[in-house]
Amino acid sequence: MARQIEKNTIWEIARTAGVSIATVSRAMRAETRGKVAPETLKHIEAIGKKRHYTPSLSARNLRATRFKTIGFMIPHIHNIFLSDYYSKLFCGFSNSLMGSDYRFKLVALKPYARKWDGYPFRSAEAIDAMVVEYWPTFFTPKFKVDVPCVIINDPADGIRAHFVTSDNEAGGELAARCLYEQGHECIAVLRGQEWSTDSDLRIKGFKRTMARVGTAVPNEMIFKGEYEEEDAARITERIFLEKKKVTAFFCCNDNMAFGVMRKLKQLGLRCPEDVSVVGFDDEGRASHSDPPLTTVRAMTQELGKVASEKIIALLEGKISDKEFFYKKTVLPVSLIERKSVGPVR
Amino acid sequence: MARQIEKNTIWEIARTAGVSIATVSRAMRAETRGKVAPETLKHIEAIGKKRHYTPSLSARNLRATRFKTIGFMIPHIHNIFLSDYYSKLFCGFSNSLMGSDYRFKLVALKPYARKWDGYPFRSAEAIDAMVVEYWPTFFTPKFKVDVPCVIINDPADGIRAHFVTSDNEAGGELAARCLYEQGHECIAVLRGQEWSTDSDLRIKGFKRTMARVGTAVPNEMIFKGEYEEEDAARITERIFLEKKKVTAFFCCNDNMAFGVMRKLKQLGLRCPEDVSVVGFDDEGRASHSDPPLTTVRAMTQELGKVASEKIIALLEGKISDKEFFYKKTVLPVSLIERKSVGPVR
DNA sequence: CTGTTAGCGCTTTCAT
DNA sequence: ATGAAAGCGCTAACAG
Repeated sequence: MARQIEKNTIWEIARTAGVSIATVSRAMRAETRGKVAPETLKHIEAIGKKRHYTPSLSARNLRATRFKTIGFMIPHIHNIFLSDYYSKLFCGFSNSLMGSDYRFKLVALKPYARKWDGYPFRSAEAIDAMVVEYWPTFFTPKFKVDVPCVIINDPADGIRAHFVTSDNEAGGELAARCLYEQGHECIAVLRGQEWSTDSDLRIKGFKRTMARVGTAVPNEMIFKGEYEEEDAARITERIFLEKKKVTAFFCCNDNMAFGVMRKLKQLGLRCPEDVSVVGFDDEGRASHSDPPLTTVRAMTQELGKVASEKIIALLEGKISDKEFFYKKTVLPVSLIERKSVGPVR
Repeated sequence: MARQIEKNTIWEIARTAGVSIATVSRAMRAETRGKVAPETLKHIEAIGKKRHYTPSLSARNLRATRFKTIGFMIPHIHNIFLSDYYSKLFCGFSNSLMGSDYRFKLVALKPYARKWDGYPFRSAEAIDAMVVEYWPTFFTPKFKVDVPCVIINDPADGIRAHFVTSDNEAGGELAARCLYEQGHECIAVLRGQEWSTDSDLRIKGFKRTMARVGTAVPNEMIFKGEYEEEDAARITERIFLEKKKVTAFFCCNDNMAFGVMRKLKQLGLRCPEDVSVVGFDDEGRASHSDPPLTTVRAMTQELGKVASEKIIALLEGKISDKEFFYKKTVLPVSLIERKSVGPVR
C-alpha cells in the first residue's frame, strides 16, 4: 500500500498494463482519450486507479508549456489576508476559479526590489496568466510581460492588459449627491496617497458633481492621507482646530471615515447631527460602527470573479485577443445609506 | 526587446556566453555558485540579466523533484477568504513564508468527492509538503500521504504528521473560571457540530473546571449548532421560552456569542447585567460588539506561522523526522476580558 | 574550475 | 489504434 504511492511513473503503468507509454499518456487526458480503444482505456484506467497514478505536473508542464495555473500578484506586505479589500478580492477570485480546473498561486512581488517588466513570468513562475493588483508600483509605464494579464483597479491607457475596475468616478458622484441633497456645501475631502488613482477618480466624480450644482470644491479642502484611520483622525483634528466650518466629510475609503468619526466623538461633535460622513468601500465594520456608516459600496468580490472569468475565457479561447487586451470591464458601485449623513443645520 | 522574453533557455545563455550549460546552471543557483570562477560568473550573470534569463521552474522541478512550494489544503468552500479564522491562518502562514524562498499554493480539496489517502500529492500537485486544515473530512483514519504534513487544529493520535493546535482545553478552563468567579452556576454551553474536535476539547476543559468547583454542567445544558450566529439566536430564544434560569452563556465560537447577544437584546435582557456571555476566538468584531465581548483568544495567526516554520525546518533538515512526525505543538490561549461578563445578581 | 552526458516523466509527431 | 523515438530545460554525476 505504502509502496504504491512512491514512484508511479507512466512507465510503470504502461509496463503493468502491457501497453506503451504513449497509450497511457493518451488515456490520461480527456482531449486524447478518444484515440484509445475502449477496452484498452478501461484496462489502463483500472490500473491507474488502483495504483493512484497521477501524471507528474512538472513533466507535463515542461512538455506542454502550459500550467493550468494563474498567478495572483500582490504587494509584498504583511497581513494582507487581514485586509477587508484583499480578502474580498481573493474570495471572488478563488470562488470563481474553483469552478474551473485552474489553480492559483499567490506571488508576492517586492515593489521596491525592481521593476518587473521583462521578467519571464511564464517559465519562472510556472503560470499561464496573471492578475495584478497594485499595478503602478510594480511595473514601469512600458509594461510588458510574457503572459496575459488582468490589472485590477488601476485603469491605464495603452497598456497591453485587460482592466477590471470599479466605477470610481460614479462613486464620487453618488457621495456628492447624497451630501448636497442634505444641504452640505462645506465638505472636507480625505484622499489616499498622491499616486492613488482610486482617489483621483473618486474625487474627480465628486468635484464634477458638486460643481454642477454650483458648489466648487476648493483644493485646500482636499486632504491627503495614507488611507489610514490615524491620518484621518489627525486631519479632522486639525480642521476643527483651525475652525474651518466643515459640515461634512467625504472619505476615499472607510478606514479614514472611521478615523473621522472617532475624532468627531472626541471633539464632542455628533455624527450625523453636527457633521456628516460618507465613506467608500463598505467594509465589514461599516455596518457595525457608531453610527453605521453611509458609504459607497464597490463590488470587490465581483472584481476578483470577473478577473478570473476574463482570463480563463482568454486562455480557453472563448474570447479573442481583440476582446481582451486594452479593454476595460467597469463594475458599478452603489450608495449604501446608513446613519452617518444628516441634513445640515 | 519583446523577443528577448521569448525562449530563453539555458542553451542560449551558454552559447552566447561561450560556456557549457553546466556552468550556466551552476552560476544560476546560490548553492553551486561558488564552483564557478568569479570572472565566468560575472560574465554569465551579465548576459543572464540582459536577456532576463530565469531558469524554467518546471524543468528544475522535474529534475530535482523539489518544488519549493508548500500546499495549503483547504475545504472546498465558498467565501473562505472572508472568514476571520482562515484569514488569520493564511496571514500568519504567508507572512512567515515570505521570509523564505518557498511559495505556497492553495489546494481546495473536495471533502465529499473522495478521501485523499494515497493520492500522490507530491507529483500531482507539485508540492514538497502540505498543511491541512479541516482534516477529519479529508482523510480516512489510516491517513497516509507522500509529503510531510502539518495538521492544524485537529489533534489526533497515531497519525504520521505534525500537529499544530491551540490549547482548546485550557481555553475552556479560562472561560469557566471567569464565569464561576462571578458566581454563575447555571450556564448554557453552545457548541459546534458533533464532529468538531475543537468544541469537544473546549467543553472538556470547561466541564472539568466547573466540576472542580462543585458545579457540574448537565448534558441538557449543552446545545449544538453549526457555529453560526443564527443557530445561537434560535437556541437562546428556546432556552428563555422554556424558562430555563440561565445566567450565562459559554459559546464555542464568537459567532455564536454574537447571536446570543443579539437575541438577548431582542428579549429585553441586558448583557452583562442580566446575562453574561463568553465567546471563543476573539474575532475582529468582538471588540466592536455591544457590549464588547469577553472571549478566549486563540493565536490563530501564530498557528499558521508555526505550521510554516515547522515544515520548512523539516524540509531544510533543521529538524529530524523524529522531532516532526507524531509530535504536537500546542499554542497557548488567553482570556480577553471585555464587557460581556458581570456578576450574577 | 569546466565540460560531457544521462536522464527527470511526459507529450507528440511519425510510422506501422 | 498503437508504438518508437525525439525532445521540453534543467541538474548532477563524472571525468578531465
